[in-house]
Amino acid sequence: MSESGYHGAQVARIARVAGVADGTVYLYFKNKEDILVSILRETIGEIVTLSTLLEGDHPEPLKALHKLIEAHFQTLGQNPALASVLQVHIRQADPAIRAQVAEIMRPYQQTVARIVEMGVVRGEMRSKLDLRIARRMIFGTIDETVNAWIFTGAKYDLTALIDPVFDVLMTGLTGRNDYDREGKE
Amino acid sequence: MSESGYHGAQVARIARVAGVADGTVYLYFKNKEDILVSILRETIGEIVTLSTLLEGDHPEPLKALHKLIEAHFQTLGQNPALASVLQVHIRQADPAIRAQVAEIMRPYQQTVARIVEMGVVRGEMRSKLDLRIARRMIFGTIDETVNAWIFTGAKYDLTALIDPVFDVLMTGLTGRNDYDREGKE
Amino acid sequence: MSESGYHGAQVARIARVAGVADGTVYLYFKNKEDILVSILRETIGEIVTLSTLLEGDHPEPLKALHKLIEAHFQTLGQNPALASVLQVHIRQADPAIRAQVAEIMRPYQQTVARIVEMGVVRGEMRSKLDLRIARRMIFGTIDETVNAWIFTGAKYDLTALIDPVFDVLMTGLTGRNDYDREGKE
Amino acid sequence: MSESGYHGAQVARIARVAGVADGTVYLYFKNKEDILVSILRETIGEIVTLSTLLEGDHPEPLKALHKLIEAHFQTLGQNPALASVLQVHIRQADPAIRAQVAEIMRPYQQTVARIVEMGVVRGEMRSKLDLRIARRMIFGTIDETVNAWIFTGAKYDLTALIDPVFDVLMTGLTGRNDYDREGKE
DNA sequence: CATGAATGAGACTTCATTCAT
DNA sequence: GATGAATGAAGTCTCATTCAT
Repeated sequence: MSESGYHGAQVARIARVAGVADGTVYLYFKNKEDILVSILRETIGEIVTLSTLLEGDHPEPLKALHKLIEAHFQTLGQNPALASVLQVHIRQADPAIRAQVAEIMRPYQQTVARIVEMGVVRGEMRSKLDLRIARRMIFGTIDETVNAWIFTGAKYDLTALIDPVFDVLMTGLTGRNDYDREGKE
Repeated sequence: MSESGYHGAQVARIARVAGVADGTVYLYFKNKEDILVSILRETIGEIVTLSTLLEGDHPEPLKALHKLIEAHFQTLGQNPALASVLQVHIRQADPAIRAQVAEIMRPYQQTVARIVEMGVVRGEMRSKLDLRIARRMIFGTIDETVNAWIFTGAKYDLTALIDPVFDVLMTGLTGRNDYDREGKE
Repeated sequence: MSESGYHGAQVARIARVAGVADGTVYLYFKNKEDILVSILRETIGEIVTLSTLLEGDHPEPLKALHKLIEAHFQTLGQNPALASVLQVHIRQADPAIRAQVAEIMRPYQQTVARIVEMGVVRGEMRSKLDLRIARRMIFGTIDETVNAWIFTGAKYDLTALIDPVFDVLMTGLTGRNDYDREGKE
Repeated sequence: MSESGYHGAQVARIARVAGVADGTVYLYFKNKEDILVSILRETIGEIVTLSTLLEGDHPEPLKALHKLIEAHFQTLGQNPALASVLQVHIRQADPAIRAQVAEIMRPYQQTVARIVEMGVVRGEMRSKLDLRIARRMIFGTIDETVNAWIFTGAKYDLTALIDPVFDVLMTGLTGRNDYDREGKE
């Protein structure tokens, strides 16, 4: 059920999109907060898992970053309704939800943090990099890219932006613009 | 009125913070959407104007970028309640608002676009830069930085992040990490 | 089924306690009202029958009153869940139920009425007794005693109150406080 | 507002009877529980206060009992809608309300307890009286009398039952049936 | 101009009831 | 006969908006 996506945050609309009656939603979720939070948790989990799978067991920071972007854009790119929920509806004022969002995002943020830390340790990223800022650049850029995609109607292929986004982030992180990713794939 | 800030998006609270009665708000604004949109417009206008003032009449792309970040963080940094409205409450599901947001953001986005275009033309930024992606990296990084600041309680000085954010963006845009901004100020 | 008691008036819980599925309940009862009304009817019937059995065929008004209290407190005292349904859930605002309750209570009220009338005729109760009021004192005192028992958690033995309640009622009805019940049992 | 009475426990009906819109109710009460509890508290307070006023400063237990019944029946007798709320709607299954009812009834129950204790101490009531049971007989009889009045449509004058109810209670409490109340008034 | 009490549409949620299996 | 997932009517409550003062 939660995969089918929603293009509205009202329970009635969620139920309608899912093709069930209003009350049916409450057989599977405790309340509205639970619905949104479940969707977020599931999607973030999927992105993190997928990025790890793609990455394999030879972790290279830049490759891992590329895989994360890939996983993120692929997961949301094939489901605009889901993306809409994550980008728009979950970011509402309800403090009860907002409090949980940070916690749910932690695996994602940890993945990002690990990438950056590893990159600095290995010397692949600039040593004077502020880790906090780096994390925010990565998530902010990815998030804003998805945002823009959603608000223009999700008309183009989001995965086409994987490489350009990776490129600009990599450059910001490494200070080099000559990373030859192609040779490694 | 709209400068006084809000830490909630309910009209009653807006009125209370502004020190007027609920009904009085409707003498100045058409409806709630109008309030939020006005705040956004005013704030964005302020940021753009301030960044232009700071920039002066000798436009240099990187300097302009720094001024934009400065203007953005200074404007929101001294008014967390206002920032909260922009980051949280304005991003609601109401499609009527969302439609206007893009238009209001245009001056800001144009400023960003001008900076990037100028930077590429002048050779200060990488020629293979995707302009669209660059714009999203800039706004996304700045926005996410403000977001994180708000959600951790706006406890630290946002303006302290001007230089680190500029640094990471500049590197991503130029491919160089040796920009000596200090020598010019 | 209806003997197994309930500590909630929701049909789902009734079904769970009875060990059947929700829908099964509707094979035996027309609707929820029917369930509650059936429980009431059965329980009242049981109390009246039991009090008659205890009383035997030599009806003496005071003894009959004692037997009624005995039957009432014994029936409910061993099944707090059932008592809870009768004292709490059946007294809901639904006028459709309320209308039936009076009718179902009639055998009980008739028993009470018969006791009082017989008592007056036989000269064992005060002649100036208002029959209506006497009936209400009897039922009201018994009912309130069960009520208090339920709302304090049904922690003590309800049947221990048979004699004290009988004592106070008998005194109110006879004007004498020297009825030596013990000698007759 | 809370004096106007209600003949239904739905907030919408309460609002309708009070002649206001649904939302208006919430300007004066926190929630539905608050409405019912407020009515109960106010009415119980009124009965207790009125009975004290009637009683004057020369407390005599039996006279005090008569005044309590008088206050109770007068208060409810002139407002059947209010009585209906107290007798029917407040006794619903909602445990949150039920928990508060006992506390709100305390002043009333304390008044009753004081009367009985004083009566026993003064020797006007039977020494072997079980105080707990006596309290329940008093409240139970009064309550059931009001109940019966409500469920038969509140068609007769409730205050006409003050003396008969007092008579039966007094007899039950004193063991005498010759109390000459008239000589004292 | 300003007020703020009142409004009422609409949101979330519960639960008695149904019906395909 | 039995099931229990699904239903959807109806209830409580919020809050943007109005208008008599």
